[in-house]
Order: sequence, then C-alpha cells, then structure tokens
Amino acid sequence: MELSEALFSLLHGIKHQIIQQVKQSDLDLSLMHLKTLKMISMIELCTGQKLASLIGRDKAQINRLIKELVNQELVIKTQDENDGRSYFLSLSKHGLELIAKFNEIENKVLNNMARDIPPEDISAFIELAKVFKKNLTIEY
Amino acid sequence: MELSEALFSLLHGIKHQIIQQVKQSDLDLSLMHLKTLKMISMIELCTGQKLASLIGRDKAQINRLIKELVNQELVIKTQDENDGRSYFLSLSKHGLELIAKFNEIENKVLNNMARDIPPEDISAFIELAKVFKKNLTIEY
DNA sequence: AAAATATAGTTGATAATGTCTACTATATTT
DNA sequence: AAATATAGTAGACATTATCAACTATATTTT
Repeated sequence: MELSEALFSLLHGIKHQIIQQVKQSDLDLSLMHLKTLKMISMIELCTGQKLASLIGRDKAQINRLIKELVNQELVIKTQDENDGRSYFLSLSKHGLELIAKFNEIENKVLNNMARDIPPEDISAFIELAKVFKKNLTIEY
Repeated sequence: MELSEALFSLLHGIKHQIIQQVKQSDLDLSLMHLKTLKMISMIELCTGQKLASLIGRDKAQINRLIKELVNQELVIKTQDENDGRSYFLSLSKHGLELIAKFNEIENKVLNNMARDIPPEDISAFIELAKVFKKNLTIEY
C-alpha cells in the first residue's frame, strides 16, 4: 500500500525538520513536551484525561509530561472544585511565550513544505486526512 | 497549523490500528522490525546503508534491527564480493512468509481507512504527500 | 445509606524507538 | 603512500510509549 509509505515518510520528514529547527532555537524541550503544551493551549478546560484521549496516548505518559511541565513552571494546575480527582491545566506566561515560538517554528516548516501548493488542494488534503482518521476509529 | 495536527493525529491512528492487528496475529515482531523486513523485501540489492537512508533513520538503529532479524533467521546477509565492508540483505523463506502476513494486515487497515473514497482522490492525496516530502528535504 | 463500579491521576517497571560518538575495517581519492 | 570517505559495529543514552497496580474521589446500583 503506497499510501502507507507516503504518509510514514512524510511524517518522519516533518518531525525531523521540526526537531532540527527546535534544536537551533532556544526552546529546550522535547517534541512531546512542546506538543503537550500546544494541546493544553488549544483545549478548553483541559485536564490530563482529556489531553490523553485527544492526543490518543496513555494517560500515564501524558501525566508524566504534565508533571515535568508543571515543575518547569510552564503549566499551571488548578483543582477542579466540582471534582476532587481532577485538575484543570493552563499555560503560565512563560508557557505561552514558549508555545508562541514553537508555533512559529511549526508554521515555518509547514509553510515551506506546502509552498507553491494551491490553498484549495491543501484544504482537500486536510479534509481527506480527517476522514481517514474518522474511518480508522469508527470500525465498520 | 491545522495540517500538522491532522497528519500527526492520522499517523498515530494508523500506527495504533496496525499495532493492534499485529498483536492479535501470530506475528511476534515490533512495528520497526516489520517495517525493516518490508523495506528489505522492496529494495533492490539492499544494504544497511541504503535501508537507513531510505527509511531516514540512524544507521546504528537500522543495523541493530537487521542483526536481530538475522538472529531470528528472517533475513540473510550475503557478503558483497566487490566491497568487503558491505553486505546484501534478503529475506529467508520464513521472512517472506511473515512479510506477506504483515502486508495483509497493513492493507486491511489502510483499506478500511480509505473505504468509500474515490480512487482519484486517494491518488491526489498520495501525490501531494510526495510533493510535501520533497519540499521538506529540498530547502529553498 | 451502603456496596459496587467507574474515573482521574500517580507510580514503577519495562518495551520500543531514535540519536550520538567513537571505533574497526575496507575503499577511494589525492 | 597518505589522506579521506564509507559500511558496519558497539556503547551510552534520550525519548516515546505501554501496562499493571494503586489511591482517592465520584457515580451508580441495590
């Protein structure tokens, strides 16, 4: 299946480029830490559980990442007053600054990758990727 | 950048599904071992070096995988008679059998993912992925 | 209200994946 | 012959991912 190789190869290339760019910047965080920060900035009333299920990874991994980000004072945990087990996650000022830099890097890499491609082709690509993803999770 | 999230999420979904299917089969190999086997079956006069640069990963990692596959008698190393440093890689009978099973699993997952999508849309998707990949590696 | 079940987060162990550096041996270029 | 490059190997380590067991709190069932 050619589709599989094309996707694996593309993703590995994107990751590689982003990691290189991050290394050359003053962001001293791993890709997963940055992606976790980014998701926290995007998810409304984010909790560890929500994050884990949206990123689609083990809650143990995610909560460990969160813990490290909290230790670095990039993420703030606030107790949910209606549920003693749960904490809301948000970015500190410093976390927001970092994620702004990371978004810049990501945009740079992705814009370079998509240079000279008509926007409607890119939209079609994204839409198809979403359908693929939905088909994967909803088994028939 | 929406494109980035769509791709990361899709790839993680595909990997997850394939790993689940492999677990339920009698294939007792990691995804990277299987991908390495598969690439060896696809590359003409395959060597460790070729493999590493085509998969786009560290030659140390790749040669370690190869070593394990040779130990399991799935891959055969043959000395290159024109270059004392280099070995040609090929699959044993057992390796060929395993990779046939893996291809079946991969096809099953990918076909499910791409169900009900017109073939020309899928082709366009693959072509765009290839252009993206090329743009990534050829910096402007 | 008490018991059973489910959920959020934590911890420990371990597997899988990926990278870097240094090294040996052979090839190629100068 | 010397310098440089390449293929593969080995050690150390970082990153990413999963599993199972556990605590504490919530929710559902009886």
